[in-house]
Amino acid sequence: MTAIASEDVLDAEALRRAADLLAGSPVLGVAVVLAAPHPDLPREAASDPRRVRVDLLALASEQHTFVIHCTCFADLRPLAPVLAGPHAPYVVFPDAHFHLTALAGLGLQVPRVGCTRTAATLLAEGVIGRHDELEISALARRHLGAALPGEWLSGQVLPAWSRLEVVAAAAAAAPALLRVLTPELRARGLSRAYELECKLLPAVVAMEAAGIGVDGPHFLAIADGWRAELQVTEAEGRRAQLEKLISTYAGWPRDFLGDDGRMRTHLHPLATDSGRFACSQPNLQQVPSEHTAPGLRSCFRAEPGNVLVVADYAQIELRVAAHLAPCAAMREVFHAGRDPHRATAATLARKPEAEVTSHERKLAKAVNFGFLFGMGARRFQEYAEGNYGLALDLAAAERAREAFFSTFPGIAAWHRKVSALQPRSAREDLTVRTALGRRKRFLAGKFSFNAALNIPVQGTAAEGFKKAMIALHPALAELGGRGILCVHDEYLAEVPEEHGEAARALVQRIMQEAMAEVVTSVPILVDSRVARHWAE
DNA sequence: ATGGTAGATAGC
DNA sequence: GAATGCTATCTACCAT
Repeated sequence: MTAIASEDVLDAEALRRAADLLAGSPVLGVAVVLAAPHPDLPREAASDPRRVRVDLLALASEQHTFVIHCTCFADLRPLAPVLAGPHAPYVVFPDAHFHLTALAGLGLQVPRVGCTRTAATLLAEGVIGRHDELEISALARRHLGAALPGEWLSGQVLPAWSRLEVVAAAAAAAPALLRVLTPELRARGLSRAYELECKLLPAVVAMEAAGIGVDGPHFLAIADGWRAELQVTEAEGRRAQLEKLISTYAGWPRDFLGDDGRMRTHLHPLATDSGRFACSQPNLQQVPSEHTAPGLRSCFRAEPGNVLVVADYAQIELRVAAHLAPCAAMREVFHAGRDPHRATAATLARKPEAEVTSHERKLAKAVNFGFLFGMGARRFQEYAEGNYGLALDLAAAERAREAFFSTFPGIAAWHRKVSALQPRSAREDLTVRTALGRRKRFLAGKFSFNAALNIPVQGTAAEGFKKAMIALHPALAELGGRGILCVHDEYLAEVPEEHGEAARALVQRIMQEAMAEVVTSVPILVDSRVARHWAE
């Protein structure tokens, strides 16, 4: 493993040295980090050299082929003359992600060397979780030269590729890469999860490209309302909340609203340990709720002539947990169409489910969500207070915990089983898996009981959801519609007004069926509605 | 000034 | 024996 000096300015000479290092050597990757403005670089880069990090990644050293990552340019054309040296071909990926510590994790003692996600290794990593992404990235890297379509290696710097085009190209390359990698993925039990991610990419590309319609003036008016309220508010708690809203959200229309009145985000299907999506710039998965910022979600709306379909899974984590644990009692609740919160409340209050009051049910809801993933009584007190406005003493919290576990003994057994892994975890690595085999590895001494409970459940739910997204992509297109956002267990589509009801039924059915393929022992329910705005 | 991290808080 | 988890983004703070 070799690295070029990290503070080099990217110029023809630096590229030449990189090529020499790569040629016929066991070098896997070379990073060039620009630390000083370069006269040939665009002004936006020169003004912020920190952001100009260009990575070179050897794909197949014998072919002198490498991939260049660049994080900061919306338009890559100004870079073309810099990159068009004698050592082409290059492929340019704007807006790649960096793992500056990744090679260090391999024992490479070179500061500031980056190991990047190429558009294709993007497909591979994450399937197994970030802790061991390098193993699978190296696999993809080894096969990448053979798997990429020929035009990628044409010797041309691809001009001004948008991030979307890059991901789209990765999606196009996915089948070939999948074929090559399948035997090794299968040996690791990862082929189903990997195949899912490959199939998902086109739907993600379309969703990012679509964006979501936003009423900019209304959004800004609401933000002005926050500022006005901050002026006259004394209460420290409310002030802090308003400051958070202003600093995080007020600039969204300016920063992210396109000329066409649509806001586009970056979705990252492979960026989390669990398999859920990450989302950034802006993070549309954390738009404040109606409770926190009334009216804000109403700014997210359908175009004239269209409607939104908004659908979300009902109690998905409880259902997945009932399936995975397994917990017969909880499965029975769902099979009978009963309410799991009412069931817990009945145990807690020692009365029939039919006589449970709304306050008792509210407490039980906190109990079910809180204790499912290993929360303790102490923490539950804060949780119930903070999220549900329920004040209870430690003894009451303990009673609630016992009521939960006696209502769902299968969940208690599941916790005991995972807890039993603890002694081994001090000296050996442990792995937990989702339904499709995606894995999360805990290195020796780094085991987390709670994460070992949570990640397979979260991840399995994410897999069912991703299956639904794959199926919905072509199905909605037949109605002239499209998916526009996904928020963990919630899906937003935009369809022509005349197909609103048909699309609602379609989305609900496909989401239910897709999740049922993964979660086979518990009925799956999706709530859905047709609306002009995101908010209810 | 730049860079890294901790804690709080937005979402699920 | 006890233990929610997964994120992104902002502010504050400390080290260089």
